[in-house]
Amino acid sequence: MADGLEEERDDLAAMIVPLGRALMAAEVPILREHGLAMWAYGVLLGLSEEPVRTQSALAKAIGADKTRIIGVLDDLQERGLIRRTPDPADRRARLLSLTPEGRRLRDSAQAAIRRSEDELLAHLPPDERRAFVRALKTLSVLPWPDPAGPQT
Amino acid sequence: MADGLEEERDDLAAMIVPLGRALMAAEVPILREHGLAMWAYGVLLGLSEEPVRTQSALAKAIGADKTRIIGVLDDLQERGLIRRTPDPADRRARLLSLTPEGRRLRDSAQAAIRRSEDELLAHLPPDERRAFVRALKTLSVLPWPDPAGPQT
DNA sequence: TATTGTTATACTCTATAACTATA
DNA sequence: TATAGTTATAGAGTATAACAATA
Repeated sequence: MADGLEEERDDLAAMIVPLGRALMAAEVPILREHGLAMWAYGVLLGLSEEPVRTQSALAKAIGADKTRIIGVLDDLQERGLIRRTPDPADRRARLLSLTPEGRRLRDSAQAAIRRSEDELLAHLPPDERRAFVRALKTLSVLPWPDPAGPQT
Repeated sequence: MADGLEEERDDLAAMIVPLGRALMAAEVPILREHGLAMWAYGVLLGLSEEPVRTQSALAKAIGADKTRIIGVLDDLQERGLIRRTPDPADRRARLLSLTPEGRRLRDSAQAAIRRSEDELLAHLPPDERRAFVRALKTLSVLPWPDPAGPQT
């Protein structure tokens, strides 16, 4: 990459994937303390952004199959953390939204996770830490080719 | 983290895990051109470091179950990419090593993957790119708590 | 008794197919 | 005809159990 001598390193994926797994594994016990499983947390995060979404839109947004999250939604609704409102404009669809309790739980869980992440990031010098997070933000929003191929 | 105002961002895991998935997905077609599946490539990488390893040591090193890689090893051996030498010091164990062809294939596949990764990293300004890779190296080597809990 | 390599089995997760009701 | 939500089924991937050989 015309970058002069580059230090030797493992493949990017070989470093990032295990790191991601470890990060997820570290979230599990934190989420469990909040009574949340990973997908449930993902749903709460996915519902943070307005406007409200339908179930399939949410599924696509959080990278899940639409059938995958149904049980999760059932449970969250039963616990009063989300609402499923019939869409007056399309009687097939159900609009999802967080209840105040859902919002509180999401905030509380996310705060705990952030604290745990900060411990991890503390291993990096401050400027490197900022660059790392900035780079992550940039790379995570890149348009990746759809694994399933362009929609027919 | 005594860091002044920090910009808003998604959870680390929420950025890193999809990035890792995308990186892996990008590797698949490259590896297939080399006649390799993901685990096969992982095995070749895991055998890069001397001294030679036993099957269970390799499995642990690359984060696989020892039963998981047996079929992979069978195939790689049949194709002349690795050797399974009986350990003279322990007749239960089989020492693994790359053949010259295995080494060549690994190098060729890895070079192609690096080129693809460089395209990705080109989205980052040079100094940020260097900091990102350096941070990744640091974080990926941290001692994470064993998901299975400390060995009994 | 523990460990290496192996096979067969069970389990977990996810995607696919099929259905109803709407559009 | 196509889509939203749902259920039931099938598939992929992985781990667990059990075994023979050796330590």
